[in-house]
Amino acid sequence: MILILKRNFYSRNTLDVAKSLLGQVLCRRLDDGNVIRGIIVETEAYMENDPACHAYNGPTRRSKILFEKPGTAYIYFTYGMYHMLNLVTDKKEYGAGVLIRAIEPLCLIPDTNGPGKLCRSLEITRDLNGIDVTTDKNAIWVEKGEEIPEENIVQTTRIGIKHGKELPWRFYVKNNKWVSKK
DNA sequence: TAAGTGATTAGC
DNA sequence: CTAATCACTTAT
Repeated sequence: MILILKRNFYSRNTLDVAKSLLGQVLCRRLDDGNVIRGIIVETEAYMENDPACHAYNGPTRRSKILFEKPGTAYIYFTYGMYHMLNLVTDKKEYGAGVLIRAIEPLCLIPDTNGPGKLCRSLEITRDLNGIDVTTDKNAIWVEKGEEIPEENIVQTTRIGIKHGKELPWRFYVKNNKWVSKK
């Protein structure tokens, strides 16, 4: 019995969502119809009162998606080369989301141990920005996976940001080889 | 440790 | 309009 995570999963505090996304299964239906899956093993939380968050200074043309209803995909392009996949959390009109940083592939897909590589492998681009991830009718959704035991979850500081370095809002699965390298 | 790459944003 | 920045990756 496959269960798709519904909106109530995302309609919670962003830190809770970031933590409980570990172990869940990210699914992507490619244009050719094939579905690829991977277990989420690394996440980071970003919220409105956080200087590292795109929503920090209120909605802009790019960040307005973060203020959408929870369970929406926020995908942006950065460094001229890479896309980043986030899932919008909390509540509508509050700008927050979770960055999916790494997955453990459940099929033959390479290079998913980093947010940019993950989007490249899963062919995730800005075309998918703003889609609803609570239904498998769309190109991205998340299925219920196996729960990660509390003792296998590591909480630490986020990677690659200038502000908010001290905030321990990154979560990953201990000893998982697909977690990104610092 | 530095370069590559181009959209986005704040500030004129 | 322009310049600075950037939730990254790869190769030195």
